[in-house]
Amino acid sequence: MSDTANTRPTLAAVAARAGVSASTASLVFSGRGPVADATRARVLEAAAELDFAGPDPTARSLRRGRTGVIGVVTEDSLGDAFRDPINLALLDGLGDELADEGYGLLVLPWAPGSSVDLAAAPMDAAILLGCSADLAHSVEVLQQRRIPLVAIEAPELPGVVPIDLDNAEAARHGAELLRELGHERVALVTLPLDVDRTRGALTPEREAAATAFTASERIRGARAVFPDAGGVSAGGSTVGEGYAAGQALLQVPDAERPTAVIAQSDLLAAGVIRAAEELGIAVPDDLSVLGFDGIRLDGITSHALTTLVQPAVEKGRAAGRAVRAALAGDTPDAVTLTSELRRGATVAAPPPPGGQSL
Amino acid sequence: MSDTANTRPTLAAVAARAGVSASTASLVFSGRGPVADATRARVLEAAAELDFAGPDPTARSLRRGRTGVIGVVTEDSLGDAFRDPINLALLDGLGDELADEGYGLLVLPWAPGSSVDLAAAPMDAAILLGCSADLAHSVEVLQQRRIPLVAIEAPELPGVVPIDLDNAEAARHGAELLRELGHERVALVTLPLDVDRTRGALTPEREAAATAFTASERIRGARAVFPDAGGVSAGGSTVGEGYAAGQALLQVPDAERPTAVIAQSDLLAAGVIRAAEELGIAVPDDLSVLGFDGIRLDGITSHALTTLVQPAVEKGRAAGRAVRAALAGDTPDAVTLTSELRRGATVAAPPPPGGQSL
DNA sequence: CGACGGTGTCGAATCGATTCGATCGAAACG
DNA sequence: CGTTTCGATCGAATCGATTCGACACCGTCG
Repeated sequence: MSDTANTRPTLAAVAARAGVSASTASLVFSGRGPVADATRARVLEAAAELDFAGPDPTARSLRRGRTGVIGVVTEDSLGDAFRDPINLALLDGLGDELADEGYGLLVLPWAPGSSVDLAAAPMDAAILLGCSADLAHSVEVLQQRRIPLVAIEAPELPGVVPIDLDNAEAARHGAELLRELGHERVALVTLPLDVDRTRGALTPEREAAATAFTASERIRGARAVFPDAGGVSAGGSTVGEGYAAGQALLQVPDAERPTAVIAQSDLLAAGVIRAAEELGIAVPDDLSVLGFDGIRLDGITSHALTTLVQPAVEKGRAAGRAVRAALAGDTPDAVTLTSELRRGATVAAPPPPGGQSL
Repeated sequence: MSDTANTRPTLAAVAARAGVSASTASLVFSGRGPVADATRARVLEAAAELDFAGPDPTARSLRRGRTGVIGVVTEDSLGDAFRDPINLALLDGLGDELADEGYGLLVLPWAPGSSVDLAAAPMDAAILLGCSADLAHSVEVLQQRRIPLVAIEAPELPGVVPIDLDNAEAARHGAELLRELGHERVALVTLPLDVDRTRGALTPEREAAATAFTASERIRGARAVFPDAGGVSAGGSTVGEGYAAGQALLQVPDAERPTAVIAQSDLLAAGVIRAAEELGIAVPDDLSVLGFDGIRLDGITSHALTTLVQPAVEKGRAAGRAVRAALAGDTPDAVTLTSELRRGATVAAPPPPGGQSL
């Protein structure tokens, strides 16, 4: 065995061993051209003898101009990005449309100053996920690459296909339900306002400085109905954060306490409910809680949450389809998906003024 | 502008415009060789004028022999793989070691018959995650590629660097605690036994056919103490599955009901606890529940779970380090991490025989 | 029997960079 | 002033495939 040590065999080596030209060997592996059965067999046999795994992906990509990789750019850490059930559902949808077509998903946690180089990552297209206003930064370098860009719930940007949700409209719809029931003191529990994810009371300054698109839109929708609603921003979309927010909002004199909370995610809503229960505040009799997302809450809360159900899986599918269309040379349409109010059992009329529950 | 339509400019074009050779332009972008400041400026200016994003990743990869991409192969669907908090923690650890070094993570949901082609995905190394015995399949094709392979909690395979957890030992340790407290009727709630994830009672046949390594190891550890322990296998590591398993195990005549449940994950344990509470079975007085993982359960259960805490983030870091070492030409050592028993408040002595709780 | 169509194979060009060794001019040195 | 040295630049080879057009061969049809 004077064979080259443990280095990967090349297609050329296989071809040589099979006694054919490299072009023919290539035909065998790509299945594009007509190859005589005998020849094919000989090539495959040579490949097996050399333990050849198939053409080098990098070389193939260079020549073909396609890598088979779709980038998923997120501004969160790897773990955080997937800690949100909505993103997981989205991933499921993406998988339906992309992984099943043989595409791989390259996850790129990008933050200003991160060492991830969006210019150097091999990919055929990119999906911008959970992105904030800093998006513009990353979009610039990605656009230079002339690859299709799809953004999930992001501010409009030229050349980027938006996959949107009717965040403001849905939030307004939910808020209207509360107003119709008679609520007046309503508090918001929002998603993080920016990449810092600092938890804290909503102030005009903080809201103005917010870079998170989804949170801002949902605030906007709620304020269309309750212009003066205050609240707190959470540090993430988790039950724990909702619980903390709930405590902050509910541990106040009864007269000041909101009669309804509009949470910007179901997990936050579940946390608020838990906080309420611990404080002896009955849901929905003393406090109405409205969620957003429509995820399954098995085992997290036994309440049937009233919430705005968003088509999260479909969002992923739409993004996947948009990517595929763009890659096929078409110009994908912008998509706006709509959320639907689901009446659960956590929203009711406010308690009579001055009245005590029980 | 007779410039080429909208096609990506090449390094050669930039070089030509700057009046230098391609090699020099390359030096500018890679920063490897000495370049006069004036020249560098000229090249960068030319690049800006052409809206050049930097050297083509594919071509660079081909020449350099590195893609900057690490594959993460899982046998679950995209969403499912990340629905497990343990995997998320692992991802955090991986991110620490890899994303921070500029590597991207290419997620490849691979199942027999899937359209994802492990032979064609561009990557420098692969991490096998949550893999079963079907692993051998994927390992074969990956090994032909001569790339470093790291497997998380998988059966030993030649040429694959194992990052392991003391699953059996830890489970045994937990079981011993229960025995010391006097438990005799103990039931298991296991992770899925195979890729089918069918929920159902444990039978010798099903256990023998199990392909999931982690589940099998933890069963083995528990059986070392309670050789006859029965139980059910869950369809996933979720509260909902635990709840279902709990109902199956606890809705039986008191005399047959187990006094302790060994759950193979904290989420399963939380589900079991919820089922117990609904049935009026007090934890830990009537039923002890032992978990595994040591994840945060804020908002999922208010019990302080007694559990085996595994260093999940460290697992990811170890995997990341192993990959980096292998890529640097070293031979990474196998790693076995150890779990630690955390005494919470969900395990106690069994109720006196025949006794009724309050 | 010659033109034709189809199949199977091959050679050469190409994808877009990186890198090694050579070259050249200028500064430093004896 | 000749030589050495170093910094800057360039040419050419290379990475490993894919693809296009050319070509040879064979059977068929007119």
